[in-house]
Amino acid sequence: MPKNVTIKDIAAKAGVSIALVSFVMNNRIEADGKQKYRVNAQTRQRILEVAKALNYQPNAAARTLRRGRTHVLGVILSDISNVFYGEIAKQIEYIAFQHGYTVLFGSSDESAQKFERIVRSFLDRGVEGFIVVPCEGAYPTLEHILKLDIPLVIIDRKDIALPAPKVVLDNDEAMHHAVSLLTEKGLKKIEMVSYTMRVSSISGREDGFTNTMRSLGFPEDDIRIHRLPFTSIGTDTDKLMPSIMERNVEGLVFATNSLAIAAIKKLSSMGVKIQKDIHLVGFDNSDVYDLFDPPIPHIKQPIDQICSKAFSLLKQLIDREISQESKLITLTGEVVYR
Amino acid sequence: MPKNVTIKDIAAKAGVSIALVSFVMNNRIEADGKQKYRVNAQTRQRILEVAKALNYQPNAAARTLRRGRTHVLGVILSDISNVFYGEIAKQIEYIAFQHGYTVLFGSSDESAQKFERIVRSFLDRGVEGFIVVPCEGAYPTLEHILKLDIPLVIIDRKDIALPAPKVVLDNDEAMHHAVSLLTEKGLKKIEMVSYTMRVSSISGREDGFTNTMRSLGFPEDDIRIHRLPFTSIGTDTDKLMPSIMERNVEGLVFATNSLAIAAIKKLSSMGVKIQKDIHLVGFDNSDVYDLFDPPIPHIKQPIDQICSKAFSLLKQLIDREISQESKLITLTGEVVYR
DNA sequence: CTGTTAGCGCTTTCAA
DNA sequence: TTGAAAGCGCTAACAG
Repeated sequence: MPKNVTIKDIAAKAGVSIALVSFVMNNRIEADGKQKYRVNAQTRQRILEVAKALNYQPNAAARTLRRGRTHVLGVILSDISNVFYGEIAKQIEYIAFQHGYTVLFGSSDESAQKFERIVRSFLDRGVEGFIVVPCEGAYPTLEHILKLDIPLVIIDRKDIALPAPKVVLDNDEAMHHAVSLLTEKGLKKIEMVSYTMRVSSISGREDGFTNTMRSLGFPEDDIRIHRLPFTSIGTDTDKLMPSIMERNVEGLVFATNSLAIAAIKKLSSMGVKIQKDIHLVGFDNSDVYDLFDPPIPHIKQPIDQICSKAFSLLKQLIDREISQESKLITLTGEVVYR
Repeated sequence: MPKNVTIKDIAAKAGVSIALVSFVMNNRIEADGKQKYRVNAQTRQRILEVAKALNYQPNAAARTLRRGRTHVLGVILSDISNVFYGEIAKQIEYIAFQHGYTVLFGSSDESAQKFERIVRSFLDRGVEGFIVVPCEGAYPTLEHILKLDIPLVIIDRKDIALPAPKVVLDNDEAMHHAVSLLTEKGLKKIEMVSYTMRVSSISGREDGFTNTMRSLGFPEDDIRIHRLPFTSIGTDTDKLMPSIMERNVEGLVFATNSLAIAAIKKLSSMGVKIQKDIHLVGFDNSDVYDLFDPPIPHIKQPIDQICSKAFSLLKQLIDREISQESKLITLTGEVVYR
């Protein structure tokens, strides 16, 4: 059991003080191009060699304790197993790594209780900042984070009235595109499938739908939105789709990919010819969109931008370059029809 | 900027020594039901109250430094954005959390270089053990982990000849089921789509296919496996599927869900009637399987068992209850036809 | 039952 | 250019 080598071991073997070893290991270059610590080139060389020979691995805990910085970030998403959030996770991890941060991930699965549990455990781990997709009921927990003076950036949703930057999609415009895709085909009977969940991404898309329909002159009674509970969309779409077909709905837009997938499964099993008997527009990507002719178009969110913007805001917050205040960054989606 | 409260603050406010605070905060119950430290009930009560009032949060770094244990695990999968590995990640996280461990995740994307990069960064973070899906070329990195005397459990693949427990699927039996599903329908011309990648999960499934076909009396020349590179399955299936249909192949089994999805997309776009013109059997789950009539059956791996077994092995390794040695745990898959 | 104290490995100030 | 030493917050051995 070869106990871990420390700077002490290196110092002993190189015949120098531990301070010097530390200086060499932290030989950071300042902004002005000068090194922070000046060490004799040969001494440095020797220390570096010994460190490599001993396979030195700095102790993160000790450094953290001393510096008071963990370089750990917490990211809480709605559901990691959804490709959209999976992509977000991957991107954030990638960017964070390049900046020397480790990321802890959590899935709230839209449960406020789970959300709180995750925050608590991340706090235990000393995360320096959070990037979160707040679920319903997350307000008190987020307030707590802010009270602890821990940097917080919100993504995907903007309904939390707290002094935190929010990076969101222009859902209004996105739904305008989605609906237009159908009206341009000359479709008259267009409806929307959404969640009962009251979070801004969802209600924003609903508003976008309503606004667009109105501006296109659809009478108020023809603007219909079907809202299903997050936890039971399978059984609910199974009930909803037959009635949709009976009423001869011609076009359907969805608030999320999960809703679209559930609906597509049911419609297929009913023998409906998708993109013929009824035209669909999805939200976010999914493999199933490509199985139809023509493929089901969808609204693609600018994941790269969301992640890079969210990270840079969080980093600035951590570095105290900006202060924790409400600020809305709205990004634009894009229609994808293959 | 209210600096973090420490046991010192609590001790001061409660009028006791820091040691006592520490005892109370660590009031662990021993196996024999007795508490490790006996503290006056009232004192304990008071300390607990002060701690709560001050909103005390133990400093993980200090504890780690002192105890020499991080309670952090590293999990490296092939590709987190694949639902199968996404499920694995979720499960392991869940189990680990219940045992007081934090999990760091990484995606190798089947690149040995990336795999090594992740291991290095996890090592920096002081992970106490690894659960990994080794990609091609991961051998030296895993050897390194073992040389560092860090517990390692391998899942999904068993080709690494290293003293580590391996939790894998009985691929032979799984493919036997898959092929039987097609032969029982009376199909005669059955082929397999696989990866060029030489990892045991893949080659095990190929062997299972070959063995089954042989035992069913298929002549050697009719046992065909098409191998595509991991990084270009989209374009490759686009080329492969037309030739498959031209040769009137009746049944196709896949080594993974990604391969199945790619093939299904292409076949659909070709206007092929899936489950009619050609019958498919997938591996692992996907939303797209359900869009056909009948739904495409698939081999479902026992994700719960894989994760709980892998975790408990790792925990025993960490606790030195077992020693690091080669051991193969083979679990059984299940056929799903909805 | 409670307090004192010596570090865990590292960074950083201060002095040499 | 180098070294000595304090101390980050916590645990645990030891003494009382």
